[in-house]
Amino acid sequence: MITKLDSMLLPRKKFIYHYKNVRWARGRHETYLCFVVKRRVGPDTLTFDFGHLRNRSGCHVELLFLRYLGALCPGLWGYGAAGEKRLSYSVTWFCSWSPCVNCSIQLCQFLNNTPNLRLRIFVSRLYFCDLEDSLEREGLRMLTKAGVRISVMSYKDYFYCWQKFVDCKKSNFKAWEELHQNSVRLTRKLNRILQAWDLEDLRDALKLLGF
DNA sequence: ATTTTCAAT
Ligand SMILES: [Zn+2]
Repeated sequence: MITKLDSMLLPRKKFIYHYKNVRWARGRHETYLCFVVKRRVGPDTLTFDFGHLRNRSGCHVELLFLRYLGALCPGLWGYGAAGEKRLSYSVTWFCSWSPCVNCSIQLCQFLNNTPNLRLRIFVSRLYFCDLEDSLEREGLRMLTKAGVRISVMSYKDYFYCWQKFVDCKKSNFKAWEELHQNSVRLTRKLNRILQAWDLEDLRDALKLLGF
């Protein structure tokens, strides 16, 4: 089990402030990304590194992560001149916001060129996804088509992040009011964006049809 | 609250 120095971990208050899945997350002006990098060797995965990043000077945190990725994943681009023998990695990230359309496009391009990298995304809140025809919604669909699984964080994900990325001083994660309701609401919204049938939607549809 | 959203000073 890899562990980090306390200084490398997120302070508790900071984690709660930025990851709280409230409907109106005003005035934060920052986005955090907690990541786990695993090496894939056949059917097995080995945790290779983990940590967190924050957006810097006009650069969204997702693109900052892509810049770091070469250093995080030795051999991702292969060893020899022809770039053969690429090593396989899986990355899971937990971001306080879902990606904007620009980041989604760049991520899709990156993943297209890097089939030996698998990406799994959890988000706390949906970024600019209110309008039916928002580009951000389209970006999330593009990512899904590129093979990225995107989910809204639920209690178990906050619980995991708390013990993995936060300087929690052995304290247990304590859910805020509305964590569950907000997570369910956002999950339904994401499901609708990704055009998946949601159980509640199905119930509504059946009721409408008189069943 | 008809609230905001990876700042701009
Ligand atoms: Zn972005």
